[in-house]
Amino acid sequence: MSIEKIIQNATVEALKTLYNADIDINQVQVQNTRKEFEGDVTIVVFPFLRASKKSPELTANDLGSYLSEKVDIVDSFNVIKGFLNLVINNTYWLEVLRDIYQNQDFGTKSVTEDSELVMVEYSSPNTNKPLHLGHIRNNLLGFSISEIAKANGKKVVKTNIVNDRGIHICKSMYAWKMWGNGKTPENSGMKGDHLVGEFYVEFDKHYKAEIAELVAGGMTKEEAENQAPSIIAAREMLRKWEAKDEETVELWKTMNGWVYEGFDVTYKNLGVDFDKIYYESETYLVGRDEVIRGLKEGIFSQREDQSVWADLTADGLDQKLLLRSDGTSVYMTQDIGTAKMRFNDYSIDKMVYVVGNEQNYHFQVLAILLDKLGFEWGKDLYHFSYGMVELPSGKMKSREGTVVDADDLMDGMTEVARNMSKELGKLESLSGEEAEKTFRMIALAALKYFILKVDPRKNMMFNPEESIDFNGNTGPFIQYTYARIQSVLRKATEKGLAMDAGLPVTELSVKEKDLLKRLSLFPSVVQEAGDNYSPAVVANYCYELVKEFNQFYHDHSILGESDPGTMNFRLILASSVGQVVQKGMNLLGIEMPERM
RNA sequence: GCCUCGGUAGCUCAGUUGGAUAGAGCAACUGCCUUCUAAGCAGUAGGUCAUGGGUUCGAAUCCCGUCCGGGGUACCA
Repeated sequence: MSIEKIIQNATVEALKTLYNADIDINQVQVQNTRKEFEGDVTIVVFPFLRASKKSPELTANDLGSYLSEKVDIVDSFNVIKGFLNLVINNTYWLEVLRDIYQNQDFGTKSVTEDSELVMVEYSSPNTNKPLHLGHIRNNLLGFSISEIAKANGKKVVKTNIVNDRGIHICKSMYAWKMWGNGKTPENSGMKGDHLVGEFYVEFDKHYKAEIAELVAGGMTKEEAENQAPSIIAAREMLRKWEAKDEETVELWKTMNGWVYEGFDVTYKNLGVDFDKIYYESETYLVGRDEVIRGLKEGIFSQREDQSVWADLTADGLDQKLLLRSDGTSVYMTQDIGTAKMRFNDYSIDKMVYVVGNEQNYHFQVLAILLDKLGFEWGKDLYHFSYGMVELPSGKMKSREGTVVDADDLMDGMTEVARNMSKELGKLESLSGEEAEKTFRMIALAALKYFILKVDPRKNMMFNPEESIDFNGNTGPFIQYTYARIQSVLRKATEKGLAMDAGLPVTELSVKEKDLLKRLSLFPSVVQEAGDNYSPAVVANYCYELVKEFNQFYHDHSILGESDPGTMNFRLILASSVGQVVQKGMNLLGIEMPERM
């Protein structure tokens, strides 16, 4: 039982005995005592004044006396204004440490047969351009909330829905056909996704020029946008693709193949993976069938031009298009089909979509549509809506080349990590290969931590010049602390020191106790992160934990300690911090180096 | 217009179901390596929590108004 629960229960009992009052357990606010006061946990007594009919001070004294007498982990208490500070005895804290040290699963729940199955959709790229910083946030969040869900005892299926069809792909295809001169990843040495993305930009360049020319010739902008030769050709390609024209399908397969090879490299470097991948080229027809079924059943309606619509005015929303007048499907149609296939494939208890907040409306509508179509899970879908990544120059736009490319960013940060390591004279004992692996690990930690430490719901600013930091509240700082701990533990092993989990009760210094208290919070952090879908909670906890450790490390010698019992305690404390930090950072997809 | 999310130190961000004197990092300045890794530790300085009201023992947090900003409101995704 957590300390909070112990104190809450005892307080409810105390109020009953002292004042014959029935107080709900949730009324008992137990918080960590602020550093400037003596004590470990604090009870706010204001909510009990009605029951006690006494001043805050007297009420707190009554309660404090009762608790220190009846609850064996409570040693003493003090009262400041309406706050009752309780001092918890060392026996309890050492018991906690013993548990952390010995229990490999400390803080996490294991998955069982009847665990809830959560499917997490994330990444969801288009196959016409490489991944950029915005996708990185998506991928990191998706991966991390999946890991956090697992730590909370859920079965997790990570899934990716690849948008591999549509007009945007045809634009790249058409541009390659026209101006590609047979360029391939092999003959150009270019990464496949970057190559295809180049032609997407190329298309836009020609398209814009054509529009300008047509407008100069007297056309309105709208007319020009619809009649430019490039766009007409791209549309024709899409039509051919849907008609399964052999040559078009062949080109589509080839170019998508290049993109997938490129994506695989990026995903691997980023350290994310998927259990099941869906392709929109396979799901959109399922969606179309569902919409047609809905039309037959009178859930949707058809207009004179043959387009199909859902009327959501009763739900306070608008009319929503589901099939175009030419019978082709839209984004919403595909998502209906994808959802249906997923629920056929798995017995999903919870469906989570990791998609940017620009699509809040889309998912609100999707939930209602799935519900109307009779899928009982529809309205329970969870849209994990995260904020945009902004640059100092504003929004990122692929077509205009104002994006921070994912591969470039990772490479660039690795370069910075390498230079900094060399400057500091670190890792000189490692082989080139091992050192290179560590540079990459550090760079990725910097990037991932920077992104995951902020509240996912909020927009965030990324300044390529300034955001690459390795000191202070950063991933590398946490890694550094971990490496320090491992270094101490290695030296302890070399000296033949065995760690004894017996832990006889000793005096604890302020720093030792603060660190131990922080460690004990890990399980509630994991749970809170799971409940709120927030990797940021874990990130901030890890930072506070290692910050606390560094203070302890600075003030106390571990291996230089003369008292064997104290040294043993400190070794176990350090080792436990290492374990918890590693576990926490792994929930963020961040690896810990043994040396750095 | 309507819907929606946000505004905390010069910058980037924390701040639990309302609790004590609002916290970190970066940037600036100052100390600490003969000692387990100085990618560290300690200190100085930096705030009208956008703004005006309200609710109460208590508001950055809850409610209403105003200002500013993001996103959405497509036969784009």
